[in-house]
Amino acid sequence: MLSLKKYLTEGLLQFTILLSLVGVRVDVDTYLTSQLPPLREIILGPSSAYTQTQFHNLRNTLDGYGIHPKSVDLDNYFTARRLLSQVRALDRFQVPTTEVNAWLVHRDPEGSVSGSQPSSGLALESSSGLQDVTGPDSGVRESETEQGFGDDLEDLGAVAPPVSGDLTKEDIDLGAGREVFDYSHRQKEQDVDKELRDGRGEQEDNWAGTGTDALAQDLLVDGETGESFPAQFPDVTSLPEAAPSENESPVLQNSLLSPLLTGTESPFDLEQQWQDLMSIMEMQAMEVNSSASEILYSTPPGDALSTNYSLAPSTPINQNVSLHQASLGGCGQEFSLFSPEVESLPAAAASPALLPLGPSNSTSLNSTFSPASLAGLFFPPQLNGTTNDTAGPELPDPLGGLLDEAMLDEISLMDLAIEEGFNPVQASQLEEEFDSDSGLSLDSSHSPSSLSGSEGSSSSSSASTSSASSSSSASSSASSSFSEEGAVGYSSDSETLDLEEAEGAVGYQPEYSKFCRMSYQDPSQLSCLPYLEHVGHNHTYNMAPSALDATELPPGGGFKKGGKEKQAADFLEKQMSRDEHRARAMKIPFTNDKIINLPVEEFNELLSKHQLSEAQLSLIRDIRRRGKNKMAAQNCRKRKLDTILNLERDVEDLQRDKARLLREKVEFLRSLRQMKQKVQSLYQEVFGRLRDENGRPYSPSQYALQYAGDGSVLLIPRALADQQARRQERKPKDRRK
DNA sequence: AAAAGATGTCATGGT
DNA sequence: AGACCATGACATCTT
Repeated sequence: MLSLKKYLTEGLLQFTILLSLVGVRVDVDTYLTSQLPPLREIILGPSSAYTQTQFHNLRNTLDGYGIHPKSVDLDNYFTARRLLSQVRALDRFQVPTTEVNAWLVHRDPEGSVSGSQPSSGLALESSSGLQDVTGPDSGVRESETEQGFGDDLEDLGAVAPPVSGDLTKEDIDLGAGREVFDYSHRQKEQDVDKELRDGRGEQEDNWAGTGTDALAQDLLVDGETGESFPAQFPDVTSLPEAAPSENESPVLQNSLLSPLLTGTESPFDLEQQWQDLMSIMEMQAMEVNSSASEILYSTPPGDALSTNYSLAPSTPINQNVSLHQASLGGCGQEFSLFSPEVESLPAAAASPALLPLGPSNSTSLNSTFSPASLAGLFFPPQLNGTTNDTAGPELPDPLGGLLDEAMLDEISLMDLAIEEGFNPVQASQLEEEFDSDSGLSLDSSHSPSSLSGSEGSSSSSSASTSSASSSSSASSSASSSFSEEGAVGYSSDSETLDLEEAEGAVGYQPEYSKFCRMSYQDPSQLSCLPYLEHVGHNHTYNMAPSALDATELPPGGGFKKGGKEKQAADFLEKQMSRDEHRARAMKIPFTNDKIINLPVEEFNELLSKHQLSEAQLSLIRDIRRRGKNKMAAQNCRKRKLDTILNLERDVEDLQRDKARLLREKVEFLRSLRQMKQKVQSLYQEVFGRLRDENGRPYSPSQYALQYAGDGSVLLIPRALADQQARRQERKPKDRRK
């Protein structure tokens, strides 16, 4: 078991690496404080690939790639959390449609503003399209799981490679050892190694002395069938974008001191880059995804707001007309016209977290609209009657919170472009398209986020690195090879993990050769299959069949070895490890496999059964030590590789999440802005229709509308309104501190 | 022939 | 204490 210390240190290290790689500044905290595992697990360790105990459970998996028990629904969950919080932030800005209408209804013809009773209200029923939002964010994972997996898991090991014909001409007989070597000393052993290295052929000639006969027979036997050829595993390689400011009536804009104008202006500057960014994202989505959202939310040509403004002023402004009617005529139209846009908000809510809002949006919009927030909307901080340009401090603003400038700095367009693998050329093309058509597809499940989350990422990865393009196939290959082999340390079930891995496989491409190499030599599995022992799958520590026969079987009759047999023998010779050569040279009477893999008791028992010289015992112990260490080293390397790959995958996941969250954020900001504009237009319209006792309009520089706590809308002096607005502004800031 | 990657080995430290 | 494992560093082999 690993100590807590190890968990912490290693986990922290991994975590640090992840953070530094991803550069995620904001979201990680959320993740960590959530009850979901990924990063926390990296920190705490239990499921980390680094955990040794777990490592042992991965034999049959993609060699542990499935270790990270990443919840399939993690994305959804995070999305839900994010969206939820963002929506809560949005609440403050939702349009108090009902209340505004109420005011309209009860406006006193004499000009005194007294309306206080809620009206039937338009609310947002007209935007029933909100409820049309469908398509929960389910496509992401599915598309990921599509990546083909799990083929040919059984292939490996069954294929005997073509025997290479590079056999030496020499008649090499590897004797069981003449008394050339004194193994009592390790130094001597090393000498042997050198000799072996320098030229097995030549040295082996020397050995041929005593062991020739036995060996010759062995060679015959094995050579006949050819089965004994070490089987090599086949090499697998073999702002204002939608802002209708220009569409707005300048008169209205200038004459009315709408707080919205002032409040929206500066954040939108910042938003500009978000918009650009957003355009890019959505363009990508549009291209790849002929999503239903396009159909659902296809906007009528022309800007909704402009339409609105063209209609609203045209409505006869009659002092005596019922403002309710007016609102029905004007605002009602507005909303029906708006609906495509209004949908944008709930459309974004299509992601799971927001779904609940969908069906009840008309009520929720009203209910969540707090008087305070409205006050914040309606009462600009500045007193001067000039226009937006002089905009003072922003509204207490969700934009302030959402659109953290540092965040913007951090996330450059380039960054995202790279992450998304987005094609600048396509982007520019699509950008025009996007600009001309304001159709919004804010349904995040259809949106680029989900796309980029699956297909997008793979394509991007394939383009940028070599890691992802064939990640699935690579993984499957890797998994097959590993499930076949499995070093001693890796023992467990894990087809399930395989599947999970397949899902999560974003983009790493284990190198086949690496894995195959690592796998084909592993003796531990084969040692469990006695019948395979002599098939000689080149498990290093098994004695070659010839050697086995030489040592364990009494020399049989006098077979004559032919050339082929000799060649086979030579081939086998070359497949033998150094320790096998040593063992044979020392006439060790059992296989290296046994030496290495036998449990201690059995091993000692085995030793006691034989009369062994000190040199032999020493060699055997060394063989056991080296053999075990060799496997340990293999495991260690695998583990290391797994860790790296897992980290790589985690980084990619985080990058994807980050990009997706950014897109969602942009979408929210956009819809937020639209809502603000609508509120503003309503404000202006309402205010513009107000008349005092003399039938003159109120001066926007002197009066403002205030949304009272009881649902009524009051006309109050602007100074007072500003005062209250300032108070509202301070509160949240103080709270932060 | 050199370089890079893969694998083996040793030393060391931990369980 | 001994067996075993993990791993860094180096050696050796392979490509």
